[in-house]
Amino acid sequence: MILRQATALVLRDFRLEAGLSQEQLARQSGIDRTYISGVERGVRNITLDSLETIVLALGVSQSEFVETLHNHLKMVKAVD
Amino acid sequence: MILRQATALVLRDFRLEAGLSQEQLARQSGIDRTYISGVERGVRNITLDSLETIVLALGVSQSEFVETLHNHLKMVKAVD
DNA sequence: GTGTGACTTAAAGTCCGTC
DNA sequence: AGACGGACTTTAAGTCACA
Repeated sequence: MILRQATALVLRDFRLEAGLSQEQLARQSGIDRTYISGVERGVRNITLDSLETIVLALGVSQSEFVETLHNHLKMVKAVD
Repeated sequence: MILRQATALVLRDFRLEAGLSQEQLARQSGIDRTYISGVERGVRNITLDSLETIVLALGVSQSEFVETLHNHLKMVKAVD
């Protein structure tokens, strides 16, 4: 599932860019650290609402997040 | 949940553009018609995997879908 | 500071139908 | 053709101990 994998990568990138640990993001989002870990590794099939919660906790606008996701998906497309 | 609502609108737009009924899309995607109905109305909190399945069944690339989603989210942002 | 397996309980997703 | 409901099955949400 490429959408899931792309989302995982983008979420991790934004988190690191924000200088946050999974633990800090967990506190700010109210979502368990181990769940965030699973999402970033692409092993959890997250819902849109949970995704939105995490994105907002990262201090990123939904628009910005989706734009970055789009850039990643374009690259994947260019590879195959 | 704005991500959910934006997704709902974009999905419906793409389906109508493709000239498909919810029932036809349900058959092509293997996802229940009542569920697709709920997603398009924004009352269902879909997972990324299911979303990907529906998008692909619409004959739309993930990249294109996410790009359109981004455009909708930008507009929402401009309004508030 | 993160990955992972195992677990419970909420909710995703299906299938039947009616309006 | 699509909204909506009820009962059902499967899986995501959410948490823990431990590596």
